[in-house]
Amino acid sequence: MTASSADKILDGLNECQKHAVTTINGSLLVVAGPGTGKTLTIVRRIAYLVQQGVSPEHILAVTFTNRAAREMKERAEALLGGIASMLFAGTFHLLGLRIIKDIYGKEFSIFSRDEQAVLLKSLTQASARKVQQVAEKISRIKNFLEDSNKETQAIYKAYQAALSQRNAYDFDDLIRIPIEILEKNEELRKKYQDKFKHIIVDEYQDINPAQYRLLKLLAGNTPNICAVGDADQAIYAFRGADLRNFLNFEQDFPGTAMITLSENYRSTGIILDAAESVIKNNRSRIDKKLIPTRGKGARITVISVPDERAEGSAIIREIELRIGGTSRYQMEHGNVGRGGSEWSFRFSDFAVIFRTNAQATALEEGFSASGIPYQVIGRKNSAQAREIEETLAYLRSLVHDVGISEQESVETQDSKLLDPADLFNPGADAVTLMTLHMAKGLEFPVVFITGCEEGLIPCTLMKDRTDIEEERRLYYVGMTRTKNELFVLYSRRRSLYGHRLPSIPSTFLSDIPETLLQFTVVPDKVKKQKEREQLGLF
DNA sequence: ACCATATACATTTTT
DNA sequence: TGTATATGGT
Repeated sequence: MTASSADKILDGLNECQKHAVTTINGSLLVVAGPGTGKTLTIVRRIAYLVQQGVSPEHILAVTFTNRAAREMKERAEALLGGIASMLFAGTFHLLGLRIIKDIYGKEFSIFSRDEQAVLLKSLTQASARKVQQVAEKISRIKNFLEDSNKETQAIYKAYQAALSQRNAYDFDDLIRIPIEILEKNEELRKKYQDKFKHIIVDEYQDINPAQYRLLKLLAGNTPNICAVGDADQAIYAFRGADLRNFLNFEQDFPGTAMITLSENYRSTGIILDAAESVIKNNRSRIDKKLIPTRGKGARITVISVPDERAEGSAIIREIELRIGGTSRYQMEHGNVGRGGSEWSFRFSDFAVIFRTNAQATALEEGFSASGIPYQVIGRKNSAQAREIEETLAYLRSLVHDVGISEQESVETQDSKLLDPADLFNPGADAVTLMTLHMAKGLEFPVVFITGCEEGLIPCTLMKDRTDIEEERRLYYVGMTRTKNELFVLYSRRRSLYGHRLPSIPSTFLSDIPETLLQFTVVPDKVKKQKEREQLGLF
């Protein structure tokens, strides 16, 4: 390759990004805060490896979500063309699937969460609730999060036998089986270590013990491994993700180089300052500061509303102010919309984020009454779930009627690894409603974080299990989704399980300096009462 | 087998 | 407050 193509690969990158792209030997930890061009850096790194003569089939790029994997793959293809298909870019589970198929050379089906539950139900005759608990237990055992006890051992065995009888694996097996094989078989272990000469792991802070073990097996003793992530965005501890793997990476892989991507290309300075003022209270983190590149921006608006319905109305009012041609808002604020130069907002520029799914209902009521298009993502038993089933059924039918290629058929089976969040359609012109968890990895010009009250953020609904640092990270993730305008809302009263609770603003709000905030109060409705009084006079 | 009533319970969920 | 499971009566 010529020098000019190397230039092209590094084109438009900042110094740290360039460094992260070109440090290809040994172990490397890239600390990539929100909006720092993480995916860009990963994709350019892949291109750089290829340009340096590494064959794409020796490159392993793993992520956690299909969404992230898809983006990585698409962008790698755009950069490298057809040869990009030779590298592995996909989720941990797809990687495991490929390894199992590669070694066993057999077809098998993957049981979804629902199929798993049905199977367990048939084995135990237990209630749906109990079945869920058992499924969770088995999952935790398979992910090395806990050991099996006498009680679970029996059902575990029966379940595994039933799976095997149906020529099936569950999601966790896709990681567990390769670990088992590679731990036992040195020859195969060597084979994969030789194959994956360069490993890139995205979102390393979210890695769980099983994934870590698999990775260690593939990496071998002298790995070229690049872990990319951000300790401040670790929000899956409850699923077994172990942040310590990230924090200890340098000791874990001796000789590690560490690069921090600091320049933030997403958010305004005020938003970054505010987010920093919240997250700096955490102890389990690598200290870092995000450098804004987009100017100071507007203050964060704190809106106090009387109840959760008013939360929706306040949001809808703000959206309506910004949608619909030459608005009063435009005259007052100038062109601060998307891109900055041209005034325009689409519904898809707005995100409404909450801690618990239960909060969606009240918000949805407001939205459906307003006529504003919206999509709620990530929720189970929704139209989206049905859509998945329909899509899967359609894909399966393709396999049997139509003669499609082996590659496609693999993709089809792999589509079992889809989940509702993957159906999030960024192209749809609709306001997106979702939990803080679902918001990770996304960005929006205007963000509303609702329910910023003690009890909800940080969420203490299950008192004994509150991880305040993780809650803080969640809030941090929420805030840093914002490009331009952030609204945080809290309700002075909230109905929770039928009880009306008086609410006080989240401590996370008081961590933000007041100079970064502006306050709006939506008063209690006194109108109706006045009307009643007037009627009473007559 | 069935319906009615009582009771327990409630976060987040990458695949 | 709503949902899902457990209980109880016919």
